[in-house]
Amino acid sequence: MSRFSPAQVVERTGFSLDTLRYYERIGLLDGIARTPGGQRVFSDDDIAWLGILRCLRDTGMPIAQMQRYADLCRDDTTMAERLALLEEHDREVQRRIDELQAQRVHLAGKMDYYRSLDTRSATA
Amino acid sequence: MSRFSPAQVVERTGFSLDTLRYYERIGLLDGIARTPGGQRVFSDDDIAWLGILRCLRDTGMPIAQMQRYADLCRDDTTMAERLALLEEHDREVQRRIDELQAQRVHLAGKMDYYRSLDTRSATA
DNA sequence: CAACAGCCTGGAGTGCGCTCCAGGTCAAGG
DNA sequence: CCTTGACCTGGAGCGCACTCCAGGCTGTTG
Repeated sequence: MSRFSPAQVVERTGFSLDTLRYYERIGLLDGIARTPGGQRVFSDDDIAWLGILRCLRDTGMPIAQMQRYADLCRDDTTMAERLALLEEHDREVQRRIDELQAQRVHLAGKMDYYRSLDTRSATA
Repeated sequence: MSRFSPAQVVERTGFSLDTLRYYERIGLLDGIARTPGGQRVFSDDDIAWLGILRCLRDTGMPIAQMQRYADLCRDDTTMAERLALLEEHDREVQRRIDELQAQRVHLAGKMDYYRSLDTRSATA
């Protein structure tokens, strides 16, 4: 059970210190320990939770939904709801991937067009 | 060479009227025809260009980069630069897809965990 | 030719997710 | 001890990409 200073957490999670404070303020982080003087001390569990937040954030989950998930995680009778939330989010991510891939096809067409012009001028 | 009213363009492109006006204001749209009274009239070419903007926007290109691309498209000696811009963007999109797919693996692990708990309670 | 939906402009406002700031406190090294 | 860099709080500010608004003109329809 290691303990981490704010600076160490910044380094490990990639979140800025301001973002960590912001997340605590809005309830995404909760029960973060403090030194007698009031400075934050993060545990392994906190780091792990931040990893989950990063995964959700990086897959485009809005803050409001992360708050909903965080709330569910404070009540241990909500496993089914947490699963449902993650499943819905996962479908959302898959839709996003599909859309990006579909649009890449259009990009490829456009690029081919420019390459065909390039070839002409290069061989002229 | 059809001509479209703003409302028709909204329907065909999915951009809101305000967004179309905004895009014109910031130079993403340019040379849009007007009636004698000053109302916009869109051509097939305009619709096609809006399709390109939608593709770029939906793949996450920032407005500033779309402006750069729009500028390049006003100068017909910039094919190589346009291609380079699109290629860089395409790599960006591919990176985004890769990241989403990597994070989906984590999501899947988390969901499996919740499902394993669910099974226990369902069979109890 | 009157009505009325649609469109115009410039500019202000919105929502999201941070990010920065002022003014102070804390804690580890010398 | 004393310094000094890390950290604290509450609150304001920012960048992005729109979105909305007031007040007024347009143009098709009956």
